[in-house]
Amino acid sequence: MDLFGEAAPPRDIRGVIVHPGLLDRAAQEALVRDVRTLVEAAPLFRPETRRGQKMSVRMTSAGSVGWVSDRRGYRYEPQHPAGVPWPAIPRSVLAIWDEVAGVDRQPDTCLVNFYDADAKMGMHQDRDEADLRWPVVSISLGDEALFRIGNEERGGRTQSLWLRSGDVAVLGGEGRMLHHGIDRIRAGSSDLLAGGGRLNLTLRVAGA
DNA sequence: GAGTAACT
DNA sequence: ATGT
Repeated sequence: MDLFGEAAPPRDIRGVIVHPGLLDRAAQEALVRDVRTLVEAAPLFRPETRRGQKMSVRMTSAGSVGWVSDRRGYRYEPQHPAGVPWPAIPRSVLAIWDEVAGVDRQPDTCLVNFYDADAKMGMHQDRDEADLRWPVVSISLGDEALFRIGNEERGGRTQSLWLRSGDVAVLGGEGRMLHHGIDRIRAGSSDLLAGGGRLNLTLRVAGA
C-alpha cells in the first residue's frame, strides 16, 4: 500500500508547507477507523472560550496531554474533561508525523477537531506549547475546508486555500507562529465520513 | 473574497 | 478573543 504517494508537489504558503493528497483513500479510511476508536474512549466535547462562549468545533485529544479551553483559559491537560486519561496517539497518525515533520522527536499530543457544516475556527496562533520551535502537523479528513493563513501579528494580509481530504499541512520554521483559522466547510464535498463534516488531526509537541 | 471594527 |  502506497501510504505516502504524493499527488502533487508540496506548496509553500508563507512558510506553511501543504502536501496535497499525501494520504490516499485507503490511508484516509484507516485513519478514520482509528479516530472512531479514539473517540469512543475520549468522547468529543464542545469547549468554551475564557468568556464562556461555546466554540463551534467539537474536539478531543490523544497522547500524554490534550488541549482544552474553558473559563480558566487554554492549556494542555493530562486528562479528558470527563476525568479519563487521553488514549494513545494511533500509530497510523504518528507515521504521518514521521513522514513530514522533519524532526527527531515524536509529538506528545494529537488534537482531534470535528467540524460540522457550520463550524468555523477564528484566526489564532498555536502558542500553548512549552517550546514553540517544534513544528505542528495538521491532517485533513472529510469535507473540504477554507483555510486562512495570516501573519505573526494579528491583522494584515492573509491568503486562503481549500484543504481537501488527505492533505497534510506542516506549520514549522517561518510558518510556525502564523495566525490561521478555518472560515468555511464545504458540506458534502467528501464521502469519507458517513455523516459528513471534517476531521482535523493536529499533532504537536506540547511539553518541554 | 478579504480586512476592519464593534460588540458580547 | 480558537467568540459573533
